[in-house]
Amino acid sequence: MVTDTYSQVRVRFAPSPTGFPHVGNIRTALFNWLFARRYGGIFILRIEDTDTARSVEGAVESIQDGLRWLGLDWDEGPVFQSERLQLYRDGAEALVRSGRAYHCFCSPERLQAVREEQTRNHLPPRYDGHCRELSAAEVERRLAAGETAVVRFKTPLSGETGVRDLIRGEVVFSNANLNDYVLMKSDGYPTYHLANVVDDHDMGITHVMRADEWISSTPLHVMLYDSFGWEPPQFAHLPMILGPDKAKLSKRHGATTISEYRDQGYLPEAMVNFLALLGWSLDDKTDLLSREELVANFSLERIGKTAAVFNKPKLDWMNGVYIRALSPGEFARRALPYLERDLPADIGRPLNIDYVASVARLVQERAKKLDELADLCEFFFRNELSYPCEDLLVKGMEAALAREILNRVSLVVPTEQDWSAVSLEEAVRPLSDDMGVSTKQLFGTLRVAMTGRTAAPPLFETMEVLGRERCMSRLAHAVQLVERQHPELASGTGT
RNA sequence: GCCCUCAUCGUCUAGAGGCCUAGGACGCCAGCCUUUCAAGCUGGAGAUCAGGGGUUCGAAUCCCCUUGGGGGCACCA
Repeated sequence: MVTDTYSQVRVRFAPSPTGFPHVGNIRTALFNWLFARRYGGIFILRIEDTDTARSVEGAVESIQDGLRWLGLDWDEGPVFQSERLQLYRDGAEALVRSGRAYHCFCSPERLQAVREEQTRNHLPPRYDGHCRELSAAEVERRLAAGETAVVRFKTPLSGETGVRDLIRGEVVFSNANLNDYVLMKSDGYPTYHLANVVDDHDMGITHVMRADEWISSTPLHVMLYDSFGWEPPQFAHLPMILGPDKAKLSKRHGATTISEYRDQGYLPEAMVNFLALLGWSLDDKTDLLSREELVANFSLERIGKTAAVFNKPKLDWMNGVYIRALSPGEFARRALPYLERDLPADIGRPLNIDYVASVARLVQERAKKLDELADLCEFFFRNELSYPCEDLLVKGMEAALAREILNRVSLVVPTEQDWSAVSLEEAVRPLSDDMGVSTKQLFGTLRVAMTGRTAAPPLFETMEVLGRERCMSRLAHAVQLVERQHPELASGTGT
């Protein structure tokens, strides 16, 4: 049984609170979560807040909100690295003691100058090893004198470091191309590399699943595990998610922050399904998978290697599929907050949930996103409709005919007690033959009078929901509109 | 500039030597349904598998080169 090979699975999602999570981050979280759930493992949330300068207010909350929204529950955490500083300091110290790391006193200015020189000479920008061989005595003296220092990893000058990646296979880096990376910053905080490795080991992480952009720093991590004498976890570098221009996802691609998708009315289950398919696939024909099916089938073997462009039209389609699959009651429940938010302010609040439910039924299969709802059904909530008179004149009909249609309809329409879509249709449809008018024209004119638009939900069901009183007043209003626009009708030719 | 990496329809992808005259999905186009819009159904266009060399009886699938894309090269993660 597969479960046995992975019985100890412990994975983590480790974002840094330097901004709000975007779909790329969340996709990484999702894969980790799916992997944990698939093999009965533990999913941990760890906040990598070691950059005091770049940390953003509210970021931690928005990360948690995003995960909760999508139902990606974590078993441990959030663990904050800022609360574990001693652990990293001890680690750095141990490395210095064992000669795998050293103190560096170079000023930012000097480093800058070195880098510029290297760039000028078309050399890769790297630390030049200025402090690499300082004597222990000198280091001690300068430290005692209060000089600020960082701790750098003493990367071997020769040899190679191999990274075994579950998705990429073996990736080899030659040490000469690697840098003497900073492990501890002068402010006493660890860099990502140190904190990440120390924590992954300390927390017993078995699989590191992260975006592909990290692979080039993985040899350092491998060397760190080795220097500490620790067994490294398994690595799986996930293909990146790109914007439509095939560049790394960023703000300029528009909506990328996960909360924006919620605000626009994407369903979490659709989002999960869609994101899962960015870099992973089940087979050659399945693209609709429930959360349970995803969990049951997820596997590292079926993660691809190629970066994926975030393809919004497909997300929209998929969201529509999920919207239509909702029970009417559930749809109404989910639609309500969006209508409360998006309907014009002059429409009274709170909205009546029963009325919303009857309206929602009619627009459910017409929306791809919940934020389209207000526009789709605003006319259900208004008293006064406003639309151009010409819209009543379907297919170039005479104003007189439009007026006649409107008047005749108001005469045949059923009573309050009998007000239903079925009886409405029974009463109105015969008018088509009686008047020698096509149903297209008859219903078209009526539709505009009832909804103020040329495209709307089914006419009679709409009228049923609107109710007799509202329909009668809309008919009257439409007649008025025609007569006002066409004074020539005034001479009493009305029916 | 240096290092790593990827490469199948516009996009997401299936494909792990013969099942491929390359399959599915989105999008697009057409038709059907129909009182409009959707939804649904049916059909269609769309990839000489980046290009070039090999290996093999046989390659989208293996190897090499080229080209193109992406990522990385901070006291940021």
